[in-house]
Amino acid sequence: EMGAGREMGARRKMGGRRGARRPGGCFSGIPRPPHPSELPPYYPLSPGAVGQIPHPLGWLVPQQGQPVYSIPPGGFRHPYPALAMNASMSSLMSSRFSPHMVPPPTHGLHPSGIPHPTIVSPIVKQEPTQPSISPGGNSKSPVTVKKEEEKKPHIKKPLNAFMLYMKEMRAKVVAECTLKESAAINQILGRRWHSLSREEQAKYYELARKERQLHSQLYPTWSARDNYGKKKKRKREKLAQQQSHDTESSLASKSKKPCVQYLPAEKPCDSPASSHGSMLDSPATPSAALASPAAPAATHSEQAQPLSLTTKPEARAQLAVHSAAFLSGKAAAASSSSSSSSSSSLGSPPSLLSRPVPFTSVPSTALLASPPSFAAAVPSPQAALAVLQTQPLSLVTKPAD
DNA sequence: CGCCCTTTGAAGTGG
DNA sequence: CCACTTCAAAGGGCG
Repeated sequence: EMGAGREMGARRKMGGRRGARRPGGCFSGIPRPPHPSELPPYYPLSPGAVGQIPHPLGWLVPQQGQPVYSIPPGGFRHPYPALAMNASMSSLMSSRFSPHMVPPPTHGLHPSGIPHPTIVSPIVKQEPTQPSISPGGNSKSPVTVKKEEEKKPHIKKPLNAFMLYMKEMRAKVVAECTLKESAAINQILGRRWHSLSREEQAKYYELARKERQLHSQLYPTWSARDNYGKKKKRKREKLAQQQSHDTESSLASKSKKPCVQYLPAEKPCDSPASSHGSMLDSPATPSAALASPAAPAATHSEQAQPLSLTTKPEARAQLAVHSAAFLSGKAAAASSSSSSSSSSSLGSPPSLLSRPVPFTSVPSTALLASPPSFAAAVPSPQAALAVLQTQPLSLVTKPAD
């Protein structure tokens, strides 16, 4: 029914302030942060800035006129090649990278001609200072608009935390099991994601935030809306169903996302999204979430979800096994070496810094509302064990050969 | 050949 | 504000 974003009133002008909403309460009012000066404190975006994360933003390190494309096993692509040449970016990084590392401005196209992951088009992205920012508003003639649209490269959405995580971990997961179907792999990744510690997730949230920042600097005028209707997704029917289902639950809890109150053992893995409301928004502080081992929601995600998806039986089996195996590892780590993350967190309450801050600069108020409930962070060994008990390891995973 | 599936998160629109 | 939708990646499956 009408599909909210589909037509979108043929690119309406955001009806005034529509869509100006920023979840994180960062740049309210403007679609994209126009001036770097308004951005929250810069992040070096250095490869090491995020700890162990190897590459996600490896492109930031240009070398001899060429960005370094740190390509992970799975093939990690360079997000913003052109970026390295951007003046604003260089200012962004200058404090961190020696001059010689910053290649001379090449005006867009990367010398190597490496395709831009976020730009799917032969045409290289235009400078942020593109015509669209024409003074006096955008009173472009239809023709102009059309023309622009024609040549306008497809700038992709910046990856969110989970997407970044997937990119990094996919290859590993694929290697660990015989599964290949992305749908199945993604399920595993989804559960793994939930099993990550707060700190672990935080890395990706921060990374994602940087990506967004970067993206907004590179493409100040870009809007996610630009990509609407380019993918022809029409699972609306299905979504409608799921949503109606959700609605039922939410009706009970009044607009709160259905909390994870499913049976420990079985739960038709049908409402992945529900994992959100796990903590309601009570935790308020990450430390609180941490401090309360109770955080039941924390464990649900990795539990023995039957995976009653459309996934094939074999796939499901593997998924289950894989999860169990993974959890067993987690459990083992937790019990034996008392996982550094959780122990350290518990021992010394993580400062807000370690918090997964999913959004950009976050005022104190936003902290309380922080969506990505990290309740689901600290996995409980018990849960893992439970899984193990429920699903004995019949390891389908590949031999480590 | 091209959409579907599947995941989470961000961001868009409409009410 | 809330609800809902789309799109990011990815790659086998499938019509």
